[in-house]
Amino acid sequence: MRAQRLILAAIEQDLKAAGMPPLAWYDVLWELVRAHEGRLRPYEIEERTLLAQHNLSRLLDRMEEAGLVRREILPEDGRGRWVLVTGEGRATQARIWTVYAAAIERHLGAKVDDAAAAILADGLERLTHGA
Amino acid sequence: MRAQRLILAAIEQDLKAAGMPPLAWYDVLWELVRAHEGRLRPYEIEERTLLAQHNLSRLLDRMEEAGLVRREILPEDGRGRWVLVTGEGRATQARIWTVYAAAIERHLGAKVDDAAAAILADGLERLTHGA
DNA sequence: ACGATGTAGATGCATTTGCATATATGTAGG
DNA sequence: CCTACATATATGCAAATGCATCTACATCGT
Repeated sequence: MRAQRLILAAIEQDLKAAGMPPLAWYDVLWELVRAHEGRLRPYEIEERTLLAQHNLSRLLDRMEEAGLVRREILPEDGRGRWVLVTGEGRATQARIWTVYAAAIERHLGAKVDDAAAAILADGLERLTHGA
Repeated sequence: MRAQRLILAAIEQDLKAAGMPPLAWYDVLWELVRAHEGRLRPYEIEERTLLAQHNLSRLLDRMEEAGLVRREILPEDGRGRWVLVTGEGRATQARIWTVYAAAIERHLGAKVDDAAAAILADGLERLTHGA
C-alpha cells in the first residue's frame, strides 16, 4: 500500500508538472489505442482499467469534451456504445507516454534491477490471480 | 498498481459490509493507539499515514464529530494541536481490527505463503526507500 | 525589537468519486 | 406475446479530494 501510494503520487506529480492529464486518461487511451480498430465498449474499458462504471462514464464525458474520444451508437446492441479514439487521442497518448515512461524509470526502474523486478512482478501477479 | 487496487477495494468492501468506517479512519486510529499516550500532532499523523494535510484536517473533523478523537491546544507551540484518541476511538480501532484482520487474511494471506510474503515485502520496501 | 520568512493547521471553492437509481434494451420462461 | 429479470450506460445528489490561500504562531537575521 505504501509503495503504491508513494509511487503513484510521484508519477501523477510528474504528469501534472508536464501539463498532462491524470493517469486514468492515459490508461483509457492506451487500451483504446491497442484495441482492434481503436475502439472498445465501455464495459471492456472498465474491466481492463478497473475503473468503476459510473466513474468511467464521466471520465469519457470529459475525454469526449477534450476531443480525445468519440462515442458512437452500436447497432448490434441498442444498450451499448462504441468508444473510439480520435487522432488527437492517439497523439495525446503518445505525448503522455514520453513523460510517463520517464516517470516510471525514475520512480521504479531506478530502484530495482531486472531480476528484482521480475520477482516482484511474479509475486504481485500471484496476488491478483487465483487463490 | 493492479494488485493494490484490487486488494484495497476488496478490503474496503469487507469493511463497508461490516458497517465499519473506511480504512483511513483505521490508519489514523491505529497510529494514535500505538503512539505514546495516545496522542500525536496532525503533521505526525500525516507523515505516517501519507494523508494530505488538508485531507487529514477534514478527516479529523469527521472523526472528532464521531467522538473517536479529540483535538486539544498544545501549549508549547501555539500553531499546533494534539490529536487524542478517545476511549470510543480505542474501542472502534479494536472493532475494526477484527474485520480488517480477517479481510487481510482472506485477500492477502490466503494467496501467499510466509516465504513469498517476505520476498514481496522486501522488494516493496526497496521501492519506497533509497535509490 | 522588528521585519522577513517558515511552519502548523484550517477553509472556500472546484473537481472527482461513490451511491443509488434511472433509462433503455436484451433475454428467458410461461 | 407478455411478464420478469438481466445487462449496458447515464445521471442526480451527497461525500470526499485537490488546490490555493488564509490565519496564527515561530524563528532567524539584523
